[in-house]
Amino acid sequence: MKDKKLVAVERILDNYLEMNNHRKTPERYTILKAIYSTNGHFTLEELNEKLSTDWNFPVSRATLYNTLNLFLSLRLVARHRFQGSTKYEACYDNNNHCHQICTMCGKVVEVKSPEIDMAVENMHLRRFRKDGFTLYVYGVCSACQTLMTKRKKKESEKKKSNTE
Amino acid sequence: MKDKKLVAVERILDNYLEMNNHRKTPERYTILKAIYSTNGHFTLEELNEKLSTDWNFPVSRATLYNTLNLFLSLRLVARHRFQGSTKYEACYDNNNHCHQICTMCGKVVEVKSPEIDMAVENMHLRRFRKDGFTLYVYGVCSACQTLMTKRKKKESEKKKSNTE
DNA sequence: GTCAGTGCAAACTTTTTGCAACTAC
DNA sequence: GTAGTTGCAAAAAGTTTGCACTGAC
Repeated sequence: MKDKKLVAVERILDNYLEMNNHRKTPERYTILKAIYSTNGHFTLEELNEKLSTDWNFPVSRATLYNTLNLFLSLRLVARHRFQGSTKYEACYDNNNHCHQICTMCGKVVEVKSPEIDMAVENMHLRRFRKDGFTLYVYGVCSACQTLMTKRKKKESEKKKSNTE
Repeated sequence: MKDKKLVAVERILDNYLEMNNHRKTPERYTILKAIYSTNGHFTLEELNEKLSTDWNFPVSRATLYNTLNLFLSLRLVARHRFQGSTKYEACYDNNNHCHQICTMCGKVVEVKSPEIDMAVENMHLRRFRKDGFTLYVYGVCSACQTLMTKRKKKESEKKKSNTE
């Protein structure tokens, strides 16, 4: 399964590099492999780490940025600029991303929603060819909700004792 | 119309500052006023500029960052981390944002879509209180589409003459 | 052999932090 | 007066750029 996907994205990369007379460097293919053997989000730093330790293939930061930007334009990876940190993820076969983000603790959860996929699909944009989308739903997760109610309770008790 | 909105957001700020024993500094209110007299997206830099020239009220960058983060958590402004630059916008009364982004030229257009609003409204997220959302639809704008077709045409002609 | 691509370091941009001075309460 | 805020400068984090060297073609 996974191999099939890797083969497919490698073919896309092959094709692009050949078409544009760019070089098939080991860096590009190793980075692509490393990305597609990762599940979920990762930071540039984490990818760098992984390449060094797991793949025994250290590359420079500049190369990582270059290569990620290349993959970004080929839509082989997606980039999300979250609060404080930029994260990437493999996104071949899946250009649609829904995330729920807790505005209290910053926790990010990826969710699937065929309804949203459909709604964006049907969304009418004038003179614009849609390729994919990212949806961020902001709110408060259950953990933070309980935390908030607890804190409020404490505060009101404190206020009560102050006025007594 | 606009005054009404400003009054409303000032009340939210008032309330928050009083509740949490934070100071009602001129900076905070002037920055809020400046933001709510701006239409559409703006960068921190632009806001800084505006405060200095239009409002004759220069503040330090650190204060701007602090204040914007405060407003962010109060949901009085929204932040978008676009390719290369971070943009803010006033968002009281409107926590839902849809943007179409051209992946070729980076052009960003804000769009309204009651259908999407509805779809996200109806989206079921387990144990999560939704407060608002941001949707980014990626694709290619008409200008870039025509540019691409022109370029492809040129390339194929070039290839043709090469093989001749 | 050539030139795109890489590594490295430096530059640059953006954001955060530490601290003294200030001021709203 | 006190503690939250600001301004300034320095630091930290994130990203881009210039240049010499390397290696894919």
